[in-house]
Amino acid sequence: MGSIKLRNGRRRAEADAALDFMGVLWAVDHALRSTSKGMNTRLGVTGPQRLVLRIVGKRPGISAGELAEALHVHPSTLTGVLERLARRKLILRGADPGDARRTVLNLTPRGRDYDRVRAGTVEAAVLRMLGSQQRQRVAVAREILDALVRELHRA
Amino acid sequence: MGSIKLRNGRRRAEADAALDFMGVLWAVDHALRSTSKGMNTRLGVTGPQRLVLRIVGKRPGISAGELAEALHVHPSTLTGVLERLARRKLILRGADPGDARRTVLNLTPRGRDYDRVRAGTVEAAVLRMLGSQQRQRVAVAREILDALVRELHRA
DNA sequence: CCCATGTCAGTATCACTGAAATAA
DNA sequence: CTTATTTCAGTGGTACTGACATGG
Repeated sequence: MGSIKLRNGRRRAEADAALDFMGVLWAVDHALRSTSKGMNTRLGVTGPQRLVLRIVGKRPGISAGELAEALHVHPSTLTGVLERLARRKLILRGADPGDARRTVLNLTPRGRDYDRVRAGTVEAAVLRMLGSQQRQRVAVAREILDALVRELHRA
Repeated sequence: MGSIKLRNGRRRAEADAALDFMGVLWAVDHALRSTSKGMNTRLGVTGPQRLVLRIVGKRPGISAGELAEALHVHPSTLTGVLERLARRKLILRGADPGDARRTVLNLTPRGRDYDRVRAGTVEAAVLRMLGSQQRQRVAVAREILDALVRELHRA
């Protein structure tokens, strides 16, 4: 009896810890989304869009498929994102000379303006957070999040 | 000159660390969304919807506004979520006897079926992650994420 | 009359599935 | 002909702003 009670109590404590952690996760999710929306209003690009500009800035000529893989999204998802960026003349979509199926991506001069840290972006907030926290602690958080992603993918 | 070079090198290292951490954040975001989508297909509720069921299960009779606050979302966002849950007969929306402006929420018997851990949910993945990590490390991750949310809200 | 609560209308991004077009 | 790459069409969930109805 006592051991059953203990086990049940422990299980409930674990469940509470899980719900608690989920609350933090959704808080991060919402804060990211909210910041992204504000970025779109103030800067003209969302968080994911800006991350695309950052990656294309680091790897000019990257193909759409490679970019989709780097972002962990389906290629068809990227199509819409790229369309919005192209409409705002921030990226150029060209054909790969060696393989005409591929689309290669490059920043326009206007797009390069976004390829640096700017106030009000997710990146600016992350930089402030990094500046206020010990490196070792950030590394731990990173490992925990990596473990979570692995478990989410397993299911 | 030397110091300028050093400062620039350091700044770039910090920028790389920020982009690196952002990659993890978006990976978590995508994994959450992807799991949520899969839950909707297999279980009939999304991640946020199930979290609503969990919270209403813990606090029967909670008002829509209180719930919106707990979830960090705008009341108008919750309207749609609640509408989908009510359409599937998982929650009941009633009028508060003491204040007819308020909507009070309760689970239906079917809704209660979702108010426990189920395979394939975000919660199940979080539980597995928690089981494989030391408590202290999880606490550190939680603090780092809290700090990030604060910085995101500041901007 | 003024404030609070919640819903509604409209808009936008993201993300997928499945099919199609084009090229290797 | 088969495979790879990307786009297109359609669908659905989330989330906001701003307006509105209703009640305190």
